[in-house]
Amino acid sequence: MDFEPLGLATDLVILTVRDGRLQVLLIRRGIAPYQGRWALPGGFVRPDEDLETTARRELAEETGLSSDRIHLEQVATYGAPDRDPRGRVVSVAYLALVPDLPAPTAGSDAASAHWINTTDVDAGSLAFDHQRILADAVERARAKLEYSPLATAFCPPEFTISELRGVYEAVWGTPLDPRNFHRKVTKTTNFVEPVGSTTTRDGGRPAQLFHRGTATTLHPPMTRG
Amino acid sequence: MDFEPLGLATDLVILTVRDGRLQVLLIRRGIAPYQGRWALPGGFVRPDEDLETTARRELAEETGLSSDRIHLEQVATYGAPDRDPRGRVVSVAYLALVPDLPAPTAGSDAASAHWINTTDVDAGSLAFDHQRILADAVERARAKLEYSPLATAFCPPEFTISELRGVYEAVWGTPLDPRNFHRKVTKTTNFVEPVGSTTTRDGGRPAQLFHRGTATTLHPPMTRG
DNA sequence: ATAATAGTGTCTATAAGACAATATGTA
DNA sequence: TACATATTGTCTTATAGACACTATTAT
Repeated sequence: MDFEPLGLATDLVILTVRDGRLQVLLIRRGIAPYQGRWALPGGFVRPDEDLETTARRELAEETGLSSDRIHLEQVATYGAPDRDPRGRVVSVAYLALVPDLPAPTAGSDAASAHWINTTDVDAGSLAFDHQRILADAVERARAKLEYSPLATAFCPPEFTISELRGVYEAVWGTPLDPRNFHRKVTKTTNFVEPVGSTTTRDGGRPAQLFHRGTATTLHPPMTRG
Repeated sequence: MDFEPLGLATDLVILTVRDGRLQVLLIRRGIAPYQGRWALPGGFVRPDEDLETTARRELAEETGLSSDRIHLEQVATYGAPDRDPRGRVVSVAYLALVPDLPAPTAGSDAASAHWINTTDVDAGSLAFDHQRILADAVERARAKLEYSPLATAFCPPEFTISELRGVYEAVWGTPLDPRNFHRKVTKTTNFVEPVGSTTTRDGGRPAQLFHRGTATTLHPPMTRG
């Protein structure tokens, strides 16, 4: 079969929660097109490479995170004929959720990589159609926090209920009642499991440490304020 | 830029509810590979054609439905290197929800097209990775019925609450209490609007006719039995 | 009248959201 | 001690689900 000339790429929306804010990893483009503009990390799919393999490779290159325990999911595919001035390039967007990294952007390409508050990304400031991709991915993350235990993907392996609440507040951009949140999380079956130890790293009374439970969907779901 | 040889296609999961069952439109393949096997309708994206444009074109070819009011949404993209024996073909899957058609498969290619109960599609009976695509699309439809008014996409422009309930029961594969369902639908804001007239086409006491309301998400959501 | 479906009312258990009160650490 | 955060409890309101009951047509 002969095919039309076409490029296939993946773009990554890598989200984390730092300083109580939802942040995204962006790259300052060094070359045209859109030179000097912020863009999502991404690259072309190699021959014989699966789409998710490409995404994981790029995630490792940008963040140094090569673990397959990092949450990565496909969001959507963008293929408007004129979305890339270099030619027809179709991009499969992936969403990655990573914990607050002790060594941020430890990867190779990382000289130009920065964590940016998602609320600070102005309309029209990103290259290509990346503004739209970012918006779709953030909305996906917001929705999944309701009915999946995905918020734990932003946390270290052991976390307190307060820290988990901080994730929800950052992603949803809304304050939550600490007391109702605590009761709800601990009553939702298999959302979190107590580790048995406590920490005072958040100040105040020592808080129990939890790790992620076995649930894949939350019953009942968490509700957005 | 030069690109690796690569094909870009869209595949369609066209769902309807007929005879109280969730059915999918499948094509009997006339040529290799997978000659004689059932497959999802689909085809290659033309140069300068947007992905959704391709999907709508194929939807019209297979069903005769060219209206842009037909619900069509992207599900996911499948790109395993060996998913097509003819070479590297990446497929963007779309989900279409259509009402029970008075003239089924009125399109051109339609000689080999048939509505099949989704529950009758046996493991391994579909070409390529279409079994997986179908499963993903059906799960998407099931999930969206909970928090969106999408069930109305399976109904004619004017429908009764019973008919709407039949959609939920067919897609979810579970019976629902007619009385609680009625109250819930009519109390959910802007889910449905009464037309003002009634029909006896379902037998028994005349039922009010409704059309779809303005809501895009349901508050509160419908709950799966 | 009888059958069939439409639609309303009522009751109970569960969950959401507001917020008081208590617990246990650090400065 | 004062302060900060954790955790439990209580109350009100809303919703889910079960199910009795009434309403309106066709035959």
